[in-house]
Amino acid sequence: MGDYKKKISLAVIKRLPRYHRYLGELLYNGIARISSKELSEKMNITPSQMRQDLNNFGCFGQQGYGYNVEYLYHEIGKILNLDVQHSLILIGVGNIGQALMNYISFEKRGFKFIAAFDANPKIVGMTVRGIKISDIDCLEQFLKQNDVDIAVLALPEEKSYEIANTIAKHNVKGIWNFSSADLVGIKNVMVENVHLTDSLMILSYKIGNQSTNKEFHY
Amino acid sequence: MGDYKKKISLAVIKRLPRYHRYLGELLYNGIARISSKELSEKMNITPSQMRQDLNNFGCFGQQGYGYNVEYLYHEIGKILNLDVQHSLILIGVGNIGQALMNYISFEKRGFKFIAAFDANPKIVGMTVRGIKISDIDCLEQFLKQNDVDIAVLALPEEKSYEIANTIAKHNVKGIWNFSSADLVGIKNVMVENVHLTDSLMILSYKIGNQSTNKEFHY
DNA sequence: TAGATTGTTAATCGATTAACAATC
DNA sequence: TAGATTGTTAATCGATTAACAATC
Repeated sequence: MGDYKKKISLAVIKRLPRYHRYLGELLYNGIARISSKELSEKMNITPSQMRQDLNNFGCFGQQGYGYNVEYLYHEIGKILNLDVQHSLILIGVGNIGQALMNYISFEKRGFKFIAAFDANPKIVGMTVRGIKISDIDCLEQFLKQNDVDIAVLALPEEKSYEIANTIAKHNVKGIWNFSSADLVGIKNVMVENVHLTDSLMILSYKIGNQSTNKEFHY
Repeated sequence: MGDYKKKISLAVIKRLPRYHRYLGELLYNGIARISSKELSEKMNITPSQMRQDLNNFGCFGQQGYGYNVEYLYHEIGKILNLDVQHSLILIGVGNIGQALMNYISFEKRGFKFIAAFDANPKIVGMTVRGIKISDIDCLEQFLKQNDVDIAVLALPEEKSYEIANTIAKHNVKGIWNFSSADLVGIKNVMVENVHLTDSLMILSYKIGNQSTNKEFHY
């Protein structure tokens, strides 16, 4: 009662980072205000969609003026929880895993790796960006003693469900999953899948049907 | 006339790799047949959706029986053009780029890197998985002399549009884009964006709204 | 044959777009 | 003030789900 929150559709949520990116660009270029008409043209969407999307979360504009770029940028940032720090652990320190650890722009945005785990004895003990890789057997112990917001899974499909279930037993809030497992049915943890092979297959479809499929790629 | 092809929605296309993955798993486990009811339960979708999706492309099932796993797997593979080889080049040999080159399962599926380019003189000349990194200045020459199906862009946003436009002038069919630029308006080339930062932000949103957002993550 | 399950049409639901009164 | 542009309601469009005749 009173506490009712309108359900926001996933379609809307998926567009938020994109608004944030375009606004960041405008901000960087010193542009102070923008109308839904202008921004939506740049983004190749309709002004209606942009205004509808934003009005799910509040009234950020002003009639006759448009939107203040800096204000809207920060408001969307807050909606996306970018105003808080997130602690990350990596599980599976292969090529992709190491690349993610080394990707500095995550840290700039407040996503900070605090530990990494692997099963391979050749990898355990290595140091990547100042973090010493631990044995996967130490994972549960670590989860008990530390606050972990997000576990990044970059390991073979076979191991993913087992590890995901271990993680779900502790207080981890989200799994950023790069394995090809879908992690359907993992409870108490939010899952975001990055299926690179799926993405490549979608491109493969598109290039094979190029003449009949000229639509925008979102 | 007669040549009319029904427009397939992007929503459907995006689900195809997932069907393919689940069927591959069944095939691997020696399961010969499956009904839309069974498979859709595993995948957490409705049987109607699965049948509707497939019937965009043909009639692959049999009343009273269901679908032959191996047959359907291969048919979806063909729809996704997985029955042909694709030549790839990498542009931007940083952490992510190298990880992609080293990711063997792409090659297993017929996606083969044939060259890689970078602007950094420290990286040019290095060898990754048997491929010697070339200077970015040699890119256009290379495109003229070789058939490239897909260019994988893993470079800073600032350079992306310029490189994408260069690519678009030649006969490259698709761009698999890991830069944070959207590549809106690049002509004659299909674009598939992998925005890792966007994906992480979506997870950040989800974990901040966990109690009100328990839906499935597709 | 009887039971199962498809392919497909029709109904529903949700998301996008259009329109416009409110107002800066 | 007049012009611009929002927030929001209504209309449209498309995607998902339900239902069922066809048929293996």
